[in-house]
Parts: sequence; structure tokens; C-alpha cells
Amino acid sequence: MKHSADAIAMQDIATQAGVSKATVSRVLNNPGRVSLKTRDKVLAVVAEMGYAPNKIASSLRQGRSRNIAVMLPDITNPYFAPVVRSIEQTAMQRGYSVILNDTQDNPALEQSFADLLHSRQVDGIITNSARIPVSVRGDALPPIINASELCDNDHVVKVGVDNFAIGREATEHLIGLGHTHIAALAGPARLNSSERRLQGFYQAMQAHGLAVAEHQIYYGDYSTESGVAGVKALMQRKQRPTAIFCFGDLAAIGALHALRELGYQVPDDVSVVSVDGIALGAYLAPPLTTVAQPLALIGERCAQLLLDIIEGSPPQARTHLLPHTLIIRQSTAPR
Amino acid sequence: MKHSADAIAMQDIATQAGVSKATVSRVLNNPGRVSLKTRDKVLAVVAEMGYAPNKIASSLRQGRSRNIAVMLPDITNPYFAPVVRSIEQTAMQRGYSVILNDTQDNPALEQSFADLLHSRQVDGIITNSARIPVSVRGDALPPIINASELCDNDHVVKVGVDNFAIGREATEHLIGLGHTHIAALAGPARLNSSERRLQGFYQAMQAHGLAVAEHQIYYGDYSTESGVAGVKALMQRKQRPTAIFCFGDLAAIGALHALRELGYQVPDDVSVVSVDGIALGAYLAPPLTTVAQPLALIGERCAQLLLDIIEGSPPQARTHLLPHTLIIRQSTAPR
DNA sequence: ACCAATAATGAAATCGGTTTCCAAAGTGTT
DNA sequence: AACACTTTGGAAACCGATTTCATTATTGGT
Repeated sequence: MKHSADAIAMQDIATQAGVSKATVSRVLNNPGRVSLKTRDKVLAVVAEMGYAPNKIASSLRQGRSRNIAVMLPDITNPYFAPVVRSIEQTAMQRGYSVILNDTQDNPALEQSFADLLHSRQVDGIITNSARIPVSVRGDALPPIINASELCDNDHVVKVGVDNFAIGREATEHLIGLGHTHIAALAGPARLNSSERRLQGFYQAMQAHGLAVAEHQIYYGDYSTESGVAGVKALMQRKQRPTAIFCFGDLAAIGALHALRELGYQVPDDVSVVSVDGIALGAYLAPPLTTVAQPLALIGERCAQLLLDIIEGSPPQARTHLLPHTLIIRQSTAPR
Repeated sequence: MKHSADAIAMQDIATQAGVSKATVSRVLNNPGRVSLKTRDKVLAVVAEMGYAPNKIASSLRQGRSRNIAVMLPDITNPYFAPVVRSIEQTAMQRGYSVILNDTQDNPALEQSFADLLHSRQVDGIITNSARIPVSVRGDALPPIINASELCDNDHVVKVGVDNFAIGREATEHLIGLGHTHIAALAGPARLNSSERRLQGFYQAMQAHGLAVAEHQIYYGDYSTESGVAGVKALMQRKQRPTAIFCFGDLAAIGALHALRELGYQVPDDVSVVSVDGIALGAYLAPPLTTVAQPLALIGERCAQLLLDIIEGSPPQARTHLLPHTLIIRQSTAPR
């Protein structure tokens, strides 16, 4: 007697329907090549027995897993949630699943995750870190999309925003409001995103004849805690700023909190502008003025590009910059 | 001439090392059963050629994918980020990868994701929804952990918190502060978590001789927006509450925002207590008093239990309730 | 009604590992 | 030196699909 605990396989369907495995496979993947009569017969048996093809076997034969990996430094940052959701939606629509990896910004973890690619567990990777963890063999780069935090490898396809313009526009918003003492609560100096925003900041300041001294810059790490620490540092330096440009919404949340604790009113005493456009920004006290990134669009674009590469139609363009928007709410006010 | 574009396979290693595939496989998975000499030889070749076994092939033969799926209704809710991170960490430590699925609370998506299990793409599922999407065949339930939002299937292993106690303790905190007009900004009535918290709320109120009228309850959906809407509704009913018990931090953020807009001071005019303990709570204005759930612990426990089940050691206990903590910050004050 | 062209199907090879089964080699005991 | 027992390693089966190749059935044209 047969042990019914075993999952049913394609052969069982074939036997039951009186056809061969090959035909069952064709019915499922290439219905056009099978006569209507046998097709109906097979489909009936499939439905009746509740059969679903073993995707692992299919992957092995076809040489691709139909999985992609998403690497990010910290899933706890609200910035990533909409991006990931959008990646996952797009991937699912195109028949792929998403494997998630929070690397905690740890190079070792990033490397171990790249092994997923090497071991054929995923067909491609979307990484939100500037450390591209795969060695380039010759000129054949494996399918990788570099998002958010862009690396300087010219061969890698990148999706992101124009951080220089963002830095400039945020700063100009403050300058337009009459501020002249503006501090920057930056991200890690080694990160491209922070560096570019800082350059935009400098450029805007200089364009308006405003000097920038080193003590106006605080280098944090985009975290809420660093926002708190940054404000505490910046506000006790001589020449207190009347406006602070935070390089991320999470840091801005910390900044708002610290300013409140120190007894400053936002925006009356100090204006705060930031970058990212996380949903919560609208509900802060005061609602946050921020340069919003098109998070869902970034995720979708990443997924589309990656799947295009995987499926053999690499994009013409290397770098894809998506539009940002300054959202003016109540954390900034005229000086 | 051989096309070097093909990935190297185990046979290549075997040939190069002068042994058989079987031996290479043993070296990699069962080193004890191979002599030191050949082991070293094989490992040297593996390292030299940069070989990594094809995990798909391995999965096929072994009948398990070493992937697990995490289903959640909305990855955008900060509640889930620490849970997911913790699941992923634990899974990785035990050699599994995590496939993520944001179902947007859509039953169809939840079902299609359950197909991952059926098609052997994952070995188990952690679902944060009360809709268990797999039909129970006989008494052999597939590996599923039900977290956060608990279903009423007695056979499913569940990980969560004691929502009744949470509801009671949050309410008692308010009562202890002298409040008597307390409103509840609940979640969807159909959700077990909301229902239990509401029961706890009623129980605490009754225990202190406080009547609860229907107009003191607002049924939202745990979202920020519903927090806003809830406050607007509750505050214009006769007998305005002096305290609001929000059933989730996200809703509380909306509530805080709406109260501010309506001109109420928190906690002077209205106290707000909520549930979840997301990291941001500490940085709100005012910092949020909340009953914190052990998010990382929940994630870890889910993963451990699921992997235990998958690997053949199902837990004795069906339901795993983890400890919550009332964190008193500044959104609640004596009446 | 016959032949060529086309459609429909099946048998078997294949993807790349793991595992079973067996043979060969080594070890130890008396 | 003979025998039992343990290590070590290889050949081949196997996991469950897809795909190639060959064969058989249909169809259409004249």
C-alpha cells in the first residue's frame, strides 16, 4: 500500500490522467501546445487532486530560482518599509519572491548574503548599501541593483535620488525663509548620500554668500539617537543656528525631541527641515517639512530593473534618479 | 573548448580533486566520514575554484527548501520591523532564509502566499494574520506559527501577548491616575487582539465601578489615520473623555496629532496610553506611555518554534504568551 | 484517396546535488 | 595468519520537474 503522506508529484497526475509527465508539464506551462481535450482532462485531475508543481524541482531544471534578495542596513528605519513593500509587490506580480536580509550594516553579513547569489538561491540582489559584495568577474556583473546608498562602481545599475539637488533645495528653502545661521545634521561622512547632500548644502550657502564653518556641521548616523545628540551638540556651540537641516527623517524626529527638551520652540526658535518623507512625518509635533523621496517608486523601479536584467533585457541607462518633492509643513518658518 | 560561463558543479571539484561527487558531498556536509587527507585535498580545490554548492539541487534532494515565509498585513507598521528583523536573524543563525510577504490584509494574497508552502518553496510560515490560509488535512497541520493576531484554531502554535491583561493594565494605569471618563480607541472589532484588549478594558472599568457606554468606544483599524478620526469622533461626543486608551502606537500617534490640532494639551487635558512599544514612542510629543510588547522576543520565539517544528521537535505548549511591560512616559498624568 | 506538412504526445536525458548500497582498505584480536 | 569489524570511498539511484528528440495522429491540398 502506498504511503499517502508523500506529496503528489507530476507523475501521479500523469498516471491518473492517462498521459505522460511531459504532457502535464506542457498543460501547466505551455497550454497552447496541448489539445483542448487532454488539456481539460489534465486540468481536471490537477484540480481534483489539489496538485501544485514542486517549485524547487522546476527551479533546478530551469537554472533559476525566481527569488530575489533585498539587502538593507536596518529594516527598522521607516524609510525602507515602503521601498520593500513596493519591491515585493512588483516582484510578486512578475512571479518572483523576495528574500529579506537585514545586514545591520555589517560587512560580514552582507558578504554572507551575497553567497545566496553564488549558491543560486536567488537570481539577483537589490542592495541598499554602498558595499557591493560580489566580486566582478571580467565584465559580467551578476544581476545587482544598487539603491538608496549608491556605490561608485560604474558598472552597477543604480536607483536613487539626486542627493545634491536635495541638499541644495532643502537649504534654499531655509535661506528663502530668511535664515542665515543654518546647521547641518548630516549622516556618516563615508556615505555617498550624506556627502552629496552636504555638497548641496554648501553650494546653496555659498550661492547666497553665506559662509559655513566646520562647527555648523554635525556628523551623525541617520538614527533618532544621533538626531538627539546632534542637536545637543549644535545648540551649545557659539552662534546657535536658527535652522537645522537634518539629513534624514529619523534624525529629525530625534532633533525635534531634543529641541523640545532643551526648551526651544519649533519652528519659532528653530526651523527644522529634513529628507525622506516617511509617512509619520505628517503627524509629528510640529508636522515635519521634508524633502520626500518617492519611496514606492524607488522600490518598484529597483524590482523592474532587476527582473529585466535577470530576464535578459538590461536597461540602457546605468543610473536612475527619481524625482523628489519638498513638502512644506510646519517645522519651518520665516526667521 | 568548454564554455567557462557555466557555473562549476560538484563534479568539477570531484574530478579536479581526483575523487567522486559523493566524497565531495561528504566533505562538505559530513566531514567526519572522510579521511583527513582527502578532506584537505577536496577543501583546497573547493577554495581554489571558489565553489559553492547549488542550494536548489540540495533542496530538491533533501525535500526541504530551508526557506520560511513571513506573512504580515502591513510592513509599514513599525510594530513589525523589529519582529521581522528578529525572525530573520534567528532563521539565518539556523541556516534558513526568510521570504517576506506583505499581504495588505488581503485574503487573496494570503492564500496565494500559502501556495508557497504547497509548492514546497518554503518549509513553514509565520503568519501575523488570524486567517490561517492552509486547509487542515486530517490532524497533520503544516508548519505554521500564528503570531500577533491569533486565530482560534486550537491546533495552531501561537506566539503573542496576553491582550486581556494588557487591556486591563493600561486601563488600570489610567484609573490609578484618577481618570473616570476613559475612552477606548480600539482596533477592528473582528480582530482578536482588539477584542481581548477591549475585554480587559471593560473588566478594569467594572472592577472599579465605572460604567462604560457605547459612545466611549471607537473602532478604528490601528492606523494613524484611524487614530485621528477616532479622536475627532470621541472628543465631540457628550461627556468628553479625560483619558484615551489607544489600542496601538500608530493610532496613538494619530490621536496625539488630532488632540493637538483640536487644541487639547496632552497630558494636561487628556491622557493617552497605548500598546505596542515601538521605538519612536519615546520621541513623540509628549513621549508616549505605552504597554510595550517584547517585539524582538516575539520574532525570535516565532522563528525558533517554527524551525523546531520543521526539524521534527514540535513544542509541548500550543500557546506562547510573552511578557509585556507598561512603560510610563509623559502622555499620561493624574486627573 | 494520397502525400506533405503540422500538431500532439511520449520516452528519456537533464539540472546538481544527497544518499544508499556495496566493495575495498585498514585495524585489531587471538 | 585468519577473522571480525570499522573506515573510507565510489557507482548509481534519486529528488521532481522541464526540454529535447523522435514518433504517431491530424489536417489540408489536390
